[in-house]
Amino acid sequence: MAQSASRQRKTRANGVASRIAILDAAAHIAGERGYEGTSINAVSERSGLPASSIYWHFKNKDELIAAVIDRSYSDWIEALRRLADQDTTLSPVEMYSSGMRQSAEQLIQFPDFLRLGLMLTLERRPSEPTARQRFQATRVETLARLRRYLGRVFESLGEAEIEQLSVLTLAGSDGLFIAAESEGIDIADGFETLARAVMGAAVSFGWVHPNS
Amino acid sequence: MAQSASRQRKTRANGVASRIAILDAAAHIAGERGYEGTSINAVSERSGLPASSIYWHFKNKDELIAAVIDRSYSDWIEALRRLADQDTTLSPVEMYSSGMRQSAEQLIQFPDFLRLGLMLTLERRPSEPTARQRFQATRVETLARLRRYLGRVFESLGEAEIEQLSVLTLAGSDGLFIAAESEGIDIADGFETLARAVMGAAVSFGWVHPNS
DNA sequence: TTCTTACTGTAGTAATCACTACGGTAATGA
DNA sequence: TCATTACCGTAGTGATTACTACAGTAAGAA
Repeated sequence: MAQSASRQRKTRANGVASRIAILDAAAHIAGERGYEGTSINAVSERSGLPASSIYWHFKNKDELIAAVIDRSYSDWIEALRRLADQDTTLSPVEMYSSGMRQSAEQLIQFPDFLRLGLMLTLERRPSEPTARQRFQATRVETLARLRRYLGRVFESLGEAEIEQLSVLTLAGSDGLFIAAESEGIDIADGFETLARAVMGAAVSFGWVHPNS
Repeated sequence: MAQSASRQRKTRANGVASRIAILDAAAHIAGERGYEGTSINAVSERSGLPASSIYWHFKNKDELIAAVIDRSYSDWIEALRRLADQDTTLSPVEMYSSGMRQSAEQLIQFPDFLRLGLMLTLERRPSEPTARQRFQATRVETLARLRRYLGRVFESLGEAEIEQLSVLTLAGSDGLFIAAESEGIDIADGFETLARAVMGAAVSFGWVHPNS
């Protein structure tokens, strides 16, 4: 039919640009309206390309949204990595605070990814979209990342406590994002309190803060 | 046209039952598929009533979903109130812990309300649905409720700190709900850690735990 | 030049969407 | 008994949905 992206042949410049334009349009619309709310027609109009082009680049709507998730996540990870490379001289606790602050800023700048992801997570449709599975995969990875991170910060704690703190950090981050979207709270303040709360929980788990 | 629910006349028994059946069906479907995903046809099939009946009871889809939010919220509040009436002999801190546990149980038993509400919150459509505004109103009320509650538990803290803790509690609750839906974490454990974390943050704000 | 591949444009498909026009029916108040 | 009201059933409306068939065009390979 119309598959096989690029075999040996050199890619056409126009084609690559079109693919990006389609993904940009789809990411923006899906980030605002969710899976069902993203119509091919709307993506077509926003990208300036006909529906047939969208279906040439992507098998169907399901794979289009999945591709949006994939690209957004890799962009996200790369941005975080760039930020992390900057400060290597910090102590674990300082790293934790600055890491939280950076995540908050990241969320403010690119809200579409998490918004779409959370919408996909909440929806329960009979045939689960590929995009939802992809986002779930990014969550598992993020949680693993957090466990490693918190394991280094709260060295004396056991695995179960680290797990609890990781889950709470991710949950708090999601919740604060939603609060910022709806109640318009200051997300930077929220993340600061979250960091303080997680540290407080760690202390009550038996962790001793290095500065005391 | 077809408005004016009940003027002076006695309500017809069948009509009341139908209205409930429609709301039940709509609540279930909207709780799983969101605003766009809830089709009148699906509500019609699930409730066993034709579309014309739905449009007799509700002006349009927008008001139907709004009515779903209204009813779910009042059910929610009533259930919470019934629980709160049971234990009046507890200390504020005990009340807080037990309140958190009860909220967690409430979320497990009736997940449709919060799931729909969060989906509505995240969505950004050109013409904001009435249901979204209604849910936002419940959020404002919940936050006020939390402020009063935490103000009593952490008596020595100032308004700004209480505000931060309230926002964090709500955000943590939302986030844990999402985590339970997607990663399948134990929500009771999560709420216990959340309570511990909020108390930890309160301590770091200068609050002194009564049991120490 | 000619053939192949990569992509775009036009014009459709059947299905589903929210919503309505309207007649039928049964219970109620007078 | 009779008109009124409350609600249900049938059968549609035009718009929008995801998706496709297919011809056209332009670039690179031979």
